[in-house]
Amino acid sequence: MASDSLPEKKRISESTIHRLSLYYRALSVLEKEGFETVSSKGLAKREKLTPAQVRKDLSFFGSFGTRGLGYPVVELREKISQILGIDRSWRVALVGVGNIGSALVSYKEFQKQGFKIVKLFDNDQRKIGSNHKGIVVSDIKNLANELELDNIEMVVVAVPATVAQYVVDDIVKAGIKAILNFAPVNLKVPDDVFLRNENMSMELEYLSFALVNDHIPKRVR
Amino acid sequence: MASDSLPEKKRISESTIHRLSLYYRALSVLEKEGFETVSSKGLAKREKLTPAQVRKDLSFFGSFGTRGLGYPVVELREKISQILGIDRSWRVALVGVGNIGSALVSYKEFQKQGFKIVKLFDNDQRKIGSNHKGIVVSDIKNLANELELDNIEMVVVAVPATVAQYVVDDIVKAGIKAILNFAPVNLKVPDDVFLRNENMSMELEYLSFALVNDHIPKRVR
DNA sequence: GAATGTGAAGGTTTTCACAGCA
DNA sequence: TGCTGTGAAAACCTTCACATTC
Repeated sequence: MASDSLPEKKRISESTIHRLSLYYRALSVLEKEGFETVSSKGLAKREKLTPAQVRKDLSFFGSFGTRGLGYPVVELREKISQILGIDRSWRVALVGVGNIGSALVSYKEFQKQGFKIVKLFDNDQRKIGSNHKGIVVSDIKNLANELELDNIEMVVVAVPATVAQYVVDDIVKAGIKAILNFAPVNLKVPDDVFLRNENMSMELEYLSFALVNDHIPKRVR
Repeated sequence: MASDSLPEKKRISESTIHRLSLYYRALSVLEKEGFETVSSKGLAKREKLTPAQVRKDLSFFGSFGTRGLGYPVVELREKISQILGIDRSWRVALVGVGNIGSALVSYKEFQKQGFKIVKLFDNDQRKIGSNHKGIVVSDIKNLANELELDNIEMVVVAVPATVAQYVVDDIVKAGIKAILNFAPVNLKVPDDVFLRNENMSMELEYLSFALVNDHIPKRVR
């Protein structure tokens, strides 16, 4: 069995995955509005994309539509939720119950999509033991241990930039493979850990750039 | 003067702008650490990019380096801040003092970069008149009027998805040309208004996808 | 007739590789 | 020698256009 003859795993671009999120959201609305089918044109319009883009994105994962008719709304939403892995719930821990952290605990959108924050950590003695939305804040000292004991699958990091790397090192030690980082710093993780960054200043900076340069982007996304 | 002979405005890609934000951040750190110069290689390493990428990005805006030596840290940081338009401060209003909204009011990173939140709006009578970090919450009824009177230049929208379009319509009426939207909905604005979306679930969904599919992205950004 | 699924074409972005300069 | 700046090549992503199917 020559290893170079194995079917290569399909590489999907980041943009395609992000657009799947948009399709999922649009389909949820369409479902509520009572539509049974939607065309690539209809979907595209809702998210300011092109019909060809929608069809191409979906085609990477299968054939979900009917020629002449379009896509079945409920079925396609379910299919995308499977692809994205949000047809289940995820056990999420949040480290850093400050400004951003406490906002995220109550963020409805996470819960709706199955991301259940079930564990909170902080290093502030005044916060440890306190109750946020029914979850008692644990001491960050026991981070690695408790993440493992509680079968946490993803961790959201919302601590100051100065300590984020230490926190992430602990998280990695606990065997966690998916981390969402809100600290404005580039963190190092091993190759087998998925790390994504949420940089809220970035989009304001983009706006600032656009205003100053009266910018029209090369490609509209 | 034939209009098609005018020098065409350089089109810069979204990714390049986002990377400028990263360079800016890295340079601020380097400056604090006392470095006087940095090579494209050094910068690249800090943000997990390639040296060629760094050089190409910067080359769109000029020649800031010295062959054999690298880039002067302070100068380059200043230059990038000019390009991004963050070498000044921006008057920002925030609509929706809920979960996310109140976190953003205290978000240090915005202030550091010159984005000054100077006005707050909400529709909740219990919140109107209350004080958040020294700013009194105004009634959303007077949104368009007050945005103009207060010379607001950018608006951050952190209201529920169901009302976001109405709010944005008002903001557009006030002549605002830059909007950052946190509501998980696709908003319609005229062509001359810059709208950016911050979708915090998207990155968790990306992580979920990555875990389920053991995903290696086509291109690492 | 209407709309999908998809190779191929067309653009855009990244990477390469090297001339040129300190 | 070391590192930038940049055309050219390579990789990647989007759009086109049409055969195919309902």
